[in-house]
Amino acid sequence: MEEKNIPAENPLEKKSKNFIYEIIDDDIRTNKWGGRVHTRFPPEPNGYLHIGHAKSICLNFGIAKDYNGKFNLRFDDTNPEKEEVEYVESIIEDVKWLGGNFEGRVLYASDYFEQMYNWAVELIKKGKAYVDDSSADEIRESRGTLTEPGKDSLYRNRSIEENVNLFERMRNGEFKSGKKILRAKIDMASPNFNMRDPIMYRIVHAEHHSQGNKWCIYPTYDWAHGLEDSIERITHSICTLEFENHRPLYDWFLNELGIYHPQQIEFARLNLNYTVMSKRKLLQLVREKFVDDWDDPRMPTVSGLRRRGYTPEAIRNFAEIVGVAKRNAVTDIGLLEFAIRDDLNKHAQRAMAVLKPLKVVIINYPENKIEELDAVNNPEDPLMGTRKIPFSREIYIEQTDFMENPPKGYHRLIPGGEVRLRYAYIIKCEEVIKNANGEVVELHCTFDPDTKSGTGTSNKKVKGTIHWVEANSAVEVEVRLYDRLFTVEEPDSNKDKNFLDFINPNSLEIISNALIEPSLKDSKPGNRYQFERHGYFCVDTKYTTPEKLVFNRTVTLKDSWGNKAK
RNA sequence: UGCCCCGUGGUGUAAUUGGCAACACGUCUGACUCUGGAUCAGAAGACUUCAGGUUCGACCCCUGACGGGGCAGCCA
Repeated sequence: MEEKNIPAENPLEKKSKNFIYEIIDDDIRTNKWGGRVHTRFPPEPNGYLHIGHAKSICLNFGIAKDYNGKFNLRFDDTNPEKEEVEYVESIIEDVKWLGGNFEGRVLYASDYFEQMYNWAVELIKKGKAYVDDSSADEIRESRGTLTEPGKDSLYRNRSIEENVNLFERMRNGEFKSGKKILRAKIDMASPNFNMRDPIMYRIVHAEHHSQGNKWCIYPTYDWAHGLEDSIERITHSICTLEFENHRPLYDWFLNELGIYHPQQIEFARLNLNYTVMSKRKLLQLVREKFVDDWDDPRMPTVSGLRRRGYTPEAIRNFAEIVGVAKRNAVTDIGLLEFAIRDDLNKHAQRAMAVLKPLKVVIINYPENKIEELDAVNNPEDPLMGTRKIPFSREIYIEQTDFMENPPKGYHRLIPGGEVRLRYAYIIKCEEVIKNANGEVVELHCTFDPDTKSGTGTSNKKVKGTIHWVEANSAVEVEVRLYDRLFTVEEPDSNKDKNFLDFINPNSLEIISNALIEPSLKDSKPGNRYQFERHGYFCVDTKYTTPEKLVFNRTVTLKDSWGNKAK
């Protein structure tokens, strides 16, 4: 084995840098943050994480890792009406699973509420914020339109004393939800809507998942987010494109307060074809039972991908492959599939499984004989060793591996034809047994004893090799085959139709009587295998019972024949 | 209609900051193969949205057009 001597390099030098890395490089060059790099992932706990969040986690944690910096997990839990501990817990689990190392710093924006409140009072005292009694409708109307400036609120010029007093009473719960708000006093004529006296606090009498009933006023995203970043001494606050227009406001609050000021940087969120990515739509799929739950293997959620059999390594690699940029794009799901195949090809143990069994009797094989044949566990990795598989007179092969009237180019079993049984012998189809309906139900074959695998005694060449299981020892299992959840590339960008109209009715096929080789009978939930010639499968963590294993198909093998045969 | 952002092979990203467009996926050949997988060798595919300008030279800088996206929650 010959290996090129690759000179040791700084991994950062090698990697083609996205624009965010360029910015950070510059900051380090100019010593903007004293050489520090500190990123964060700030989810709102109002749903499960999906592959788009995974990209963000990989980006943020990846930066911290590459620059020897730090990475925080921080819940942006400023809206008690939508948030739940169930989501908090799942998010922590998912971030950990993906390898995001937050070093135990699970932080909550809600823990900063007192500090935020004090800063708000400071702004009021500076004459930069005021309490507004307008109704939601009035606020909306006075905000103006794309072309017209907004109008100043009637309450815009309240005295500082009155504002301080009212705000304190808001906090004390003297007013009903929605009756008063605190707004920043900026510019109702700004071409940027976000600067038209944005709302800082609203009154919400609701129980918060971690604060309970301590608060009845809650900060809005715009007001809170920069403060959270500032408190945590974040250097680079990375978010998605839709917050671009919010950056002037992010900067305004921090400047007015004169506190530590991180830099907000926006990048394009991940979009994948043949799926939907918004939390709202994913929630709808769950609530309306189009899928099992958030972790249904067809879901693009992190928990769904995990149950499907994806590895964190594959997802991280995928994030690397898709890159980071500012233009919104739709990534082909094929890139994700490549990432998991690439990983599992190297690491998954091979096994034989017959999904749709067809019985084969080898008529010239002794009745009660059982042989133990050697099979390689992973041709990509000799260290994974070998195993024994039983062989006898009766076996099952895949129904699709036999055809009476094959198309040209088909090189599996045909009447009178020969094929190799993987790790066993070459067999010849002598007789086709059919039932009353004319369906093939059994094959009678002969085997050639001189063609045993590994003996090197065979000079026979056959076009095809097929997999099989021995009839007596095979274990019956359930196999779940998944297809894309939607039938069109962009289910949520059709003007006339709802994304639910494009649900793929065949996204799940359950096979309850598949057969696997006996070596897998003690498989544990989460175990991953390649079923030879089929694809990668893992033992389901939800439906597997001591009595019956359930396998999820993670992804098929590439199939150049399937494309041609079509 | 106002403001902001973005336009590079089918897809996602690069281009030493102005020097004749690269990588990955996909596709197609061929080799090899006891997985129609993997691997190996190769190919096709982009006048960098368009039009001007600056320059010896523009994917890169300037101007304009066109196209796409975002913004009028007391959501994030």
